[in-house]
Amino acid sequence: MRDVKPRLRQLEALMAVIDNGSLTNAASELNISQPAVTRLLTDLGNNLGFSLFDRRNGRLIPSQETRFLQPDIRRVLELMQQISDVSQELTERRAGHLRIACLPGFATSHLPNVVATFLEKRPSVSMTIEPDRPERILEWMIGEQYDFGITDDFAGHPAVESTDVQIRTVCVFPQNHPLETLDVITPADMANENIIHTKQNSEFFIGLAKAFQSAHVEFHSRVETRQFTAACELVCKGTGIAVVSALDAAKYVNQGLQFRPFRPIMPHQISLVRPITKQPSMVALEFIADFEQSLTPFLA
Amino acid sequence: MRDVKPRLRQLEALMAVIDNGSLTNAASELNISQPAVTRLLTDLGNNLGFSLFDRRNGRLIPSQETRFLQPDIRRVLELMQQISDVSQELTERRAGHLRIACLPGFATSHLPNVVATFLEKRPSVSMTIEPDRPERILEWMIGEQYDFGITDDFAGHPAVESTDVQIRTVCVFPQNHPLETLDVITPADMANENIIHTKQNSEFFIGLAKAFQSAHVEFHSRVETRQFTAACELVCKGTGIAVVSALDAAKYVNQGLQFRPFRPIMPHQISLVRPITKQPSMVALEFIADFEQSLTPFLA
DNA sequence: CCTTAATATAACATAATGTTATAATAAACA
DNA sequence: TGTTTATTATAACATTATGTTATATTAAGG
Repeated sequence: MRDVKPRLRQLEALMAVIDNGSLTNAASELNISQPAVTRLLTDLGNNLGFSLFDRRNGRLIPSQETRFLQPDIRRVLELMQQISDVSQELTERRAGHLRIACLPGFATSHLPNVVATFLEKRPSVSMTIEPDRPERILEWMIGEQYDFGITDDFAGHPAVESTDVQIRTVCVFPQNHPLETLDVITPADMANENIIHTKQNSEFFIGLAKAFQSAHVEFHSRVETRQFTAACELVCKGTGIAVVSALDAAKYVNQGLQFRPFRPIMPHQISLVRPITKQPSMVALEFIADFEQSLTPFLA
Repeated sequence: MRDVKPRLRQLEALMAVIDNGSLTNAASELNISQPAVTRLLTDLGNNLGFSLFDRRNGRLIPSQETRFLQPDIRRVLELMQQISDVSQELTERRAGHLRIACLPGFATSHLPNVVATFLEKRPSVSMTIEPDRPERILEWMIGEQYDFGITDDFAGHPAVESTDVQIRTVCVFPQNHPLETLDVITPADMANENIIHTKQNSEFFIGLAKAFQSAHVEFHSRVETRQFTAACELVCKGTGIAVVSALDAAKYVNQGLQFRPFRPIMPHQISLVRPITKQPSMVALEFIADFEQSLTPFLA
């Protein structure tokens, strides 16, 4: 076939002669015989249509045309090496891009620590993190727009693969609160408190309300909010007390918030989701495994 | 040989599949058979160590690893095409870089017009123009640091190839000067004028002085300067009159300077020089030819 | 169930790259 | 000035990469 474009091996040979000063040295550098280098360069010169070298004292000196092309040729060879290097990194899950959708609370609580740790040892990995409502997260999974999702109240979907995780919850209250004296908090202990809680149609709230009802304790609703992190903020400000997931509570301990185990055990179920029809990248699989592992200390 | 780097043809095949949506279409695009594309990609996948494609409905969808590499691969293919294109331009003398050394006067008189015209039709050609003294220009030629030199008072050198050009000279004087009434100016006409002239050890000055001596006319030296352009500036300012090369005079006509032919004919010899030991680029040869041609209207 | 589309495999052909042997050219050295 | 060394070029052959035709396999569409 007649193709006017030079071949990579030819450019490698050319650069080797430029860098090493002679055909003989270039051959040594490339681990091929000297006539092979001569052949490659003869073919290349004929292909390009100009003399690659001048002849000086029986040796080859790069022509000015060759020097003019040199930066581009070097760039090509560097890019090829980079493709090779990045491929190796991809195989070793040290390169790639992940797109993660999560509940807003996760973007500012547990997830950043896991991401930072993961990226620390993987300079060639990058991520997009998009917080949004569970409805939107589901849309993105179905539309294959994200590699991984962290959501709750997920009832399942044929196009979405999910892993449910039961996160331990705790009762949170402001520092120097009388509840500090208790080792475990029950609905009875919360009888005279203002309660900050999640949306009343959420699975978690329904369970919590039942726990109070079973204990014959009045539930004093003060603030309804979607995110555990918002609840924690309000608790810090003395608006009331709340039952939230342990990994949200952990973030606020140094901000004037205290917590104790809550009884009955009320796990908050989150779902780790992935589009069934989208083949995950190797690095995505590794991150998802790491993320699941990171939840271990918070399991119910 | 075991080489982990991918081959160019393989990357071309990969990009063709990404761009065209199927192996079958890629084969058509590359003008090869479909099994050839399959072979290239199978080899590439084995080489890189990860799956290039996912399989969806019996068709191939680029994997996320492939998508991650895509910008680099595209860049390599673009660069290869660019090398091919630039090579073509080099062959057609439409690309390259020239380094020109010239007498200071040339950098602001005749040369810029020639350069501008030359570059107008050659967007991929670039130049370095360095004005300096004849001694330095000679050094640069001997040291092969410049492709081309425009100098004078060049007595020859074994390492320097030169072409001598006799440039017509003219007598220049300010506008509204009595000499305006003459068609030709002789030393006799300049008897009562202040003369601005070149260095007294220059060939040109020696010749001019002899012309005055032969005519038995006193030479009123007022200013000695190296450059014809500086002489022209002084003439414009009424400091005196001068005999200078026609191509310098031409530049000052619109600045209040007038000129007339001088007799006896006193050509100013310039030398177009080039390092003998440095092979000129194709574009350099073309420029030198153009430059010589551009002097035709100014030949003695 | 048949047809069409797309991909994979096998066997063979061609082109590109590589080897060994040796010739040609030029510089260095005695 | 002749010999030795260094460097490049050429020839003949070998290996690898790429390409072909023929055909099998898989999946979707009608």
